Amino acid sequence: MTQYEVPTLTHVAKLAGVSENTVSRVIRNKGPIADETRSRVVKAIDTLGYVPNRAAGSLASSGSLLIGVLLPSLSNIVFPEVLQGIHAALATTAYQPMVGVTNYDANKEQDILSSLLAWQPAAVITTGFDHTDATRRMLSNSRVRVAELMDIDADPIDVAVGLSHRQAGYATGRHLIERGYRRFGYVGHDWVADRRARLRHEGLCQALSETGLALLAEERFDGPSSTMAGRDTLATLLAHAPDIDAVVFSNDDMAVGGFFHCLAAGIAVRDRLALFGFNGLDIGQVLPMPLSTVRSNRFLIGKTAVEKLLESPTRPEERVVVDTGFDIIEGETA
Amino acid sequence: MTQYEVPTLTHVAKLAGVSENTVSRVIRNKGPIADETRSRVVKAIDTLGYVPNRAAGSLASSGSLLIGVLLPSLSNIVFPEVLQGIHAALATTAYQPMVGVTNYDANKEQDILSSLLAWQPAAVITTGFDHTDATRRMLSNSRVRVAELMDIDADPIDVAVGLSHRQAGYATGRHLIERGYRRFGYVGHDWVADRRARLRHEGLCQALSETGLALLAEERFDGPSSTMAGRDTLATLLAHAPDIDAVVFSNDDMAVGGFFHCLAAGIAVRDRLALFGFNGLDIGQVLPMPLSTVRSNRFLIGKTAVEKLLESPTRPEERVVVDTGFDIIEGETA
DNA sequence: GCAAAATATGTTAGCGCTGAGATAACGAAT
DNA sequence: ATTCGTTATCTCAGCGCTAACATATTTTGC
Repeated sequence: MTQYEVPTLTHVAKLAGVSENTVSRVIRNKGPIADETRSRVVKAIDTLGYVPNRAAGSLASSGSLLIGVLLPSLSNIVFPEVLQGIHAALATTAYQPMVGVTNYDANKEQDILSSLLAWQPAAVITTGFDHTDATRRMLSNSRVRVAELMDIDADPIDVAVGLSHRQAGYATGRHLIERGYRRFGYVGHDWVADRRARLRHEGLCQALSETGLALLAEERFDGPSSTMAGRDTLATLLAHAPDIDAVVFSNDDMAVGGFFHCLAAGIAVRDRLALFGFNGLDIGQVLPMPLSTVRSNRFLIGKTAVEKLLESPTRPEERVVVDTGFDIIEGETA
Repeated sequence: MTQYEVPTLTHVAKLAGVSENTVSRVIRNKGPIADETRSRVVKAIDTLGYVPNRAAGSLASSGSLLIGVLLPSLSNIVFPEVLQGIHAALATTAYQPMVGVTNYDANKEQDILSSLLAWQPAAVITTGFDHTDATRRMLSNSRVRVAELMDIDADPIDVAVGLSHRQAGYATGRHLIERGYRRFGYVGHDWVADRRARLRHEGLCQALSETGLALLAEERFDGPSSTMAGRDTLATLLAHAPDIDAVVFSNDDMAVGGFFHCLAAGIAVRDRLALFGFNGLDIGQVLPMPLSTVRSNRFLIGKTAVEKLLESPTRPEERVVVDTGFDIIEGETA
């Protein structure tokens, strides 16, 4: 081996004076190996600084230790948190995640998926149920395990892990009604791309209508959710409907923005206007008044998905739905 | 091909009536191909739903279209933002990122790096200069390109992209001095793991001492930075040193927490106590008073790193340092 | 009209590893 | 002594693809 050649199994085998296959078995802890042989091989590996070539391994064994992960975005803190859960669950395994970002675009998801599948991953983790037909077909045809995250309000391809956003919206409505609020407004963001926000909205409306109530005003920002959008959109909403007593936001980012608007405009939060979010982000809980919201266990969703997927290398007969639930965080803003 | 067999180059070649190599050349757009042949091959690919096996490709060509990315954490929004920049720059290429999270642990970084190198990535992007000797050796021995992000206050292995944190700290000090503040406090987080926060602190102290000033009080939270930590730690600082007129925080998360403390405690921000952060996060800019801080272009850092790395497949003779700079954001809190 | 160049395609030998089966060495059971 | 089972190791084909080279086939220049 010259100085600049990368060592391979062959080099290790030669140095240890055994066959390549024996080295391979030592590395993978497979089959019986005499202690003496093992230590000789391990020493050779160390000496050469050998790192196995996984491309070769994956080719030979037709299967890799990769998990494909498709996330809609990284700018919404929610998804990095899911990713953290995924990483945490993978940390004790030999699997590696391979992350793609779709920007909420089903066609881009399809493209990235096909690049991911080219690596023969053991499983694919994706978000929600909005896939193109081609995506669905690719996932069905390849025999990889598939987890669809965040949402459980539809039938999964294989495993779904998340919470019922409709129920979360409903619970929000009930909570506010029980607290005595009656004149409701809604501040949202562009939900063409965000099915889950729409589901929460539906659940909310259902809770209201069951009590003979309805949203008196509604304002949706035409773009992704952000604190700034929440601040400005609440201002617009109040300009149109100054007499509402509670505002439900599409999520915490928007709600925190709403809180800042109230602060700047001198509106007494809760007493004059209740604010309610969704997600239970840290930032909402450190406001001078902790935000009333719904906790969606993002880390748990990521972690659970990995655990479910690794339970079995093949798809079970029955589709699996794991409800990671949600909790109302009472806070002080509603 | 039976129904459940995954199609390979061979299947495509047979169906199109050409050699495997021709199919391969069509896929990779390499070498001359007659239009008629190309369309026949493309049609066969579509018909079969063929997806190339990258493990095989990477093995045969000894080089993959992968970029290894090592980030210290995902809970600090800063790193997802860097990752966004990386993704953005990769979006127009055939490269895929493969992300590992080190939890600010150099040994974990070393482990993950060796798993990453097993995939023969074209390049590795990592954070900062704190690596183990073994990590450094692996990176030097493998001929992959290496980018070290965020920081440019040391000598890189190959490329460094980031900003001078010492200068940023210095600029912070100068700015506050020019604004007339004289009685300085500092609120930080655990910087054993955060070399860059320490460098900013050094720069700040230097600016102060050049003007015959010094930090009158300093309080460091023993843990990672967070809004809550910032709020509580500022409270502690002020209990010890009630007479300071400006506080520099280790970053925006901490500073936003500090702002909330002032809000709750009725302290007049800026007039009674100036607040200054670092990073220029969105959350700081939507506070009722926009946070005075330093913008660190995270997205640009990620994007630039990828661009630099893809300029050439081999390491240039000269180490490259790219300064993505920083700007003072004046804000209203200092 | 013919050599040289340009274009289009085929042939072949691996890349580094793993799986299946073969082989060897040795003790225990018949 | 022979058979059997166990343990430890080896041999070898081949995963799906690409690089290098070989082989047509066409075009171009003179």
